Amino acid sequence: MEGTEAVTNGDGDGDGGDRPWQSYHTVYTTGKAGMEGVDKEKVQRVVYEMSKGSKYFENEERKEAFINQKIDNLRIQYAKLTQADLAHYHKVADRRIVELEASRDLSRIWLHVDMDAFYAAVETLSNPTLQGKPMAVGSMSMISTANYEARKFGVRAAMPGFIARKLCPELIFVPIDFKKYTHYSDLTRKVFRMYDPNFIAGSLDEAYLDITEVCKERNAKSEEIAQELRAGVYEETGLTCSAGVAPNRLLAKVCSDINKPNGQYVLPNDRMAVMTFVSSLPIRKIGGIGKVTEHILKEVFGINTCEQMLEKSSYLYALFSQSTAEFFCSVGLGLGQTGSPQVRFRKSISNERTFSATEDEVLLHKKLVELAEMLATDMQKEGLCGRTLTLKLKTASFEVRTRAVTLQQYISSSVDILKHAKKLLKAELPISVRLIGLRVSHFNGDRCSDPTQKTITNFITTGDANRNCSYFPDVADHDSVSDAETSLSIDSRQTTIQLDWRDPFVGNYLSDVDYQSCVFQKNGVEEVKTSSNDVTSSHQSGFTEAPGSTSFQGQFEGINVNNESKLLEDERNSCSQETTMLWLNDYKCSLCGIELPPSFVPERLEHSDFHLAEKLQKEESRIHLPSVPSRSRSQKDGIARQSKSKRQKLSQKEGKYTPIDYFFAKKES
DNA sequence: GCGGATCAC
DNA sequence: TATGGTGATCCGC
Repeated sequence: MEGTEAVTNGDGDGDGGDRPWQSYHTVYTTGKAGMEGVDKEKVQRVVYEMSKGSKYFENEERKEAFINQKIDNLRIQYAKLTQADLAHYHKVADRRIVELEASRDLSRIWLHVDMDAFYAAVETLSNPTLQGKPMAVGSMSMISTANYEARKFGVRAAMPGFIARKLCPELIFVPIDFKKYTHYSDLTRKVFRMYDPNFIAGSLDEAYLDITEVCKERNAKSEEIAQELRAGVYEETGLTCSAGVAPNRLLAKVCSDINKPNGQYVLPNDRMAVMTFVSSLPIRKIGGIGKVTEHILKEVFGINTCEQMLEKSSYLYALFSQSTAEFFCSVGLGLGQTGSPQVRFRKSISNERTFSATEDEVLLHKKLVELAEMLATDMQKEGLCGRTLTLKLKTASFEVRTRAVTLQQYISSSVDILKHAKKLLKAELPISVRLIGLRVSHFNGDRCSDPTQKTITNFITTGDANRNCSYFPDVADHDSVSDAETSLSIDSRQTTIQLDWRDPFVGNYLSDVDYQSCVFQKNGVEEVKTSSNDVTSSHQSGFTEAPGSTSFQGQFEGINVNNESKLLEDERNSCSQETTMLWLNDYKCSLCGIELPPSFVPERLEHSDFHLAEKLQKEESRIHLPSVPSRSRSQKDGIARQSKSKRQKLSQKEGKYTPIDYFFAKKES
């Protein structure tokens, strides 16, 4: 392959020999709990055989070559260091190590809890026949968690299912079900709260607890508290967990892994104990040191254990940034965070989807529309507005690209997201991609919407932000729709039919932005998933627990409102959530059940317009809009008329699909 | 501010 | 047949 000629780095892995699989560095054989008796050589061989020749594999090879290049460069720099250089960095490093040592805090006792094979354990709980059988939660593409029976075969998280099945033909696959895991996670957190009300949730299945106070109050050893907590978790959930106790979070995490599953390990708050512990600890066990960092530190500096970080500290300061070198040294000293962190807010929100690679622009556009809508919905749920939009693409050859814009104003609506996402994507065309993602960051310090605070616009148009018109039966709040709906803020842009659907990226036609689905409003109704395998993995990370996050006051001042239509749109964003007419399983209309395959793009477009027209007609016949400014009222009437005529066309065809040539002929506009 | 990369779960 | 999704951070421009 061009540019990837073997970069011999002398790590003894010899590429071309009779064991080619040894040079394929996967993450699957690094010692994880439950993998002790595994024949790593065999796993490595199977993974290699299954991957060899694939696009994914080729990309991994490119990445590996790139890292080896980097290693070679570092080695050259290393060799070039003069005595004077080294003397200098020796001083720098030593001084810093003394400072770090002085900052050591042995006053706190931290406990890290980690549920054992969490998803798999939950699934076994709800289906006991899985007990004792090798099982994995996930799909043929990706495994999230494997139970311990499966791990004996080398099956593990992040491994694609089809490889896992090769390793273990008996393997049972269970689809992922976040709702279930969230439920059990909540149960565990109830227990955690009793030991530290301010515990830090790392994810659904792990948490950090500062048990200093509990130990003091109850005059108990940390070991006893850990034991009791684990018993409590088991009692509450029927699930086992492991715990690690140490003077800081970094070490506590390492410790929880030591006697996994269903075990615990206590590292006492004693400097010597910590130093001894760290002296033989492989660096890969440290959170933040992954496959690549481990590789570099080993190949360039000969570092394998945390202790060696200190021995090589001068070189680390010479070749890495100060903050990186400092992190490495603190690891060598066994230091870690001991304070309870301040409340942290999320810094970005994103979504991405993988699909079979395509360069079909209509299809790509459709994906973009779906992502923009999902993202806008998520943002509105949290009242977020951001001004940086990032498009992520993964090409058919697994190369990842990101393209970003930072805007003058904050955005949150799907229309705005889509508008800018389209520009970013268009600049990359033509391209064959297998993944598209969107991310919004650079948030407005304030929440964009706060139902309790009336902005000018939602006051004018709705009178009451909590009473949105609802198309779907509102199961959550019966009071809200008892009388005539008070808002009918369907943006004209959302109803526009895109005429030249074969090139969705050429720009905007009748209006600002073309749009493929009609968007209705609802309030308090659980969203409908767009497809069966759609995992809205509402990652329960630390900040979701953050106290005070709900008390954040929304302010309108920060949002740049420049014209009337923007005003309308802000109103729509700030007072309600959106619901789209969805294609269930990407196939079936969520409103009438009619089936239309994804490839029928124009037909679908027409179909969603049909439903919009239907809705508008219904509402027109029974709603009188109070206190709506005349401008927006007339706009809405205009749309209604337009959509109604469309609906008549459709009804002439008795609601059947329109023949495809109709869409070609329709170009007259 | 952007884009690539790494990392964790 | 087939290698995920979300969020954070760091580095070098």
